[in-house]
Amino acid sequence: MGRGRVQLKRIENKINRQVTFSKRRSGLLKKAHEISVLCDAEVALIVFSSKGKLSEYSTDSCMERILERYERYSYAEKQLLANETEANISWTIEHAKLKARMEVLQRNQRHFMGEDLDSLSLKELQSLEQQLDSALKHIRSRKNQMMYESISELQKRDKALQEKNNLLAKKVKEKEKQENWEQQELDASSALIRQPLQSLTISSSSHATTCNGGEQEVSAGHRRPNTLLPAWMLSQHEG
Amino acid sequence: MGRGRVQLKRIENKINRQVTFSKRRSGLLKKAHEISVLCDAEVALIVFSSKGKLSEYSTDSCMERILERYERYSYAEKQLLANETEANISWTIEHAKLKARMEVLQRNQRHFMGEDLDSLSLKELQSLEQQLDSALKHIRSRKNQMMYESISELQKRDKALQEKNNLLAKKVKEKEKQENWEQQELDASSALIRQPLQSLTISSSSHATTCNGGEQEVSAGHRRPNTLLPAWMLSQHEG
DNA sequence: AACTATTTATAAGA
DNA sequence: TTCTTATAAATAGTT
Repeated sequence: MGRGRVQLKRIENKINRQVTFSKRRSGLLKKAHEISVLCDAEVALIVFSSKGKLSEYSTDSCMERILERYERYSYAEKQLLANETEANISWTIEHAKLKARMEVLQRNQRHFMGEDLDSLSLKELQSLEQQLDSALKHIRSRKNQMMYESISELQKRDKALQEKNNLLAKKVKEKEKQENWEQQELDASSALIRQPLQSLTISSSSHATTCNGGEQEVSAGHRRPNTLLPAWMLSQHEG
Repeated sequence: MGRGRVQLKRIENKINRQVTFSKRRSGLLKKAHEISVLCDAEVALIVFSSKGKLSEYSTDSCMERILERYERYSYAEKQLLANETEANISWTIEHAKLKARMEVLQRNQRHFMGEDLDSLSLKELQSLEQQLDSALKHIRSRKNQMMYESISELQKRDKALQEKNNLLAKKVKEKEKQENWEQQELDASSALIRQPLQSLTISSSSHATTCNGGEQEVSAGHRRPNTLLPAWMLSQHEG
């Protein structure tokens, strides 16, 4: 590949050799990377120039891991010491990355909270303003939605409770009537003994829910204080 | 190099990948050998196929020697990292902490951008809204401040320029007068030859800045286009 | 460090 | 796998 054919022997001209080395090295590294990516292969390439300069390529920048694998594969020796070293390298790197990313996030966060603004250009301020403005719109819309939802839920609950109350009130009235009849009969049959019927003369509305005979508990008592609160009143991190 | 261009990404078709691997592997080995011979370099190449099959090339078939050389070469680096091995345990912890904190920050950031709001309670939404509202106020106030500052700076500049212009206009007028006198004298002495004085009859205002003889350049020409722009017009990351 | 005429490598097809 | 072939890439020699 080039203007002339090349013989497979050491290039004697020093300059020429150096130039060719440089060109071919980059080609070789490129091809190593390509086969690694294209074919899902694990490649380790180490090149020492005639001057002793090192160039290297390794899939995922994990030279040590690949060399270990090689050693294991071909000789099954070494490996113990290097194992830790390799873990360290990737760790150090990841740690540094995390930290850097962290700092960016923290800086952003400060900006989002309206702090540290002096370090921003007007352009950046403008963009920040727009972002926050849009975020606020989202937040307010979401808030509204939640409030509407809980209002309608409350209204539903309210309606259901009222209906139940009416029903219970009716029942109580009927019972009162019935008992009154029974009482009258009793009075009629033995007019001498009289007992006050206090437990049934209480106004039905204030305690109606304690007469709950249905399958669903509707009590607003102290054991389950949150039953009547809409979900959004409770922070998710409090449960 | 083939019938179609190829993208640098894993070849999904398994057969295809296998074939390409085989071809490229031989190409890579060949090139490794070539650079080794042509340029007198020491090369070690290790390739594991996705199936785990090993291929290797090394100058003079001395893989171990080259790997040792490599290890020696990067020994200094390794020692540094080995030092940290002891601190490994505390690192693990710190790393975990970092990651956790990171996640919190990221979550917050999303909230600050009005995303992921469904996971928030109404309480939290409310607090978020207040925070953003207050941040926006700060940001807008800072923006205003910057704009006012640059406006007043511009006004100052404007004033200075006008003064300079006036001065220059005066000078030009004086010169005109002087030259007219000289001309008249000339006319008087030799009334036959007359030349139009076009170069001095140009209106002084429109070209005032080109007659700059002071120590500071005031030209808004193309060589220094930002001289007249206030600082905030240039993003801090563009310099 | 670019350019470009050639050689090489190789993707797709058989 | 291997061969063929059209085409993309690499690069030797040159500026």
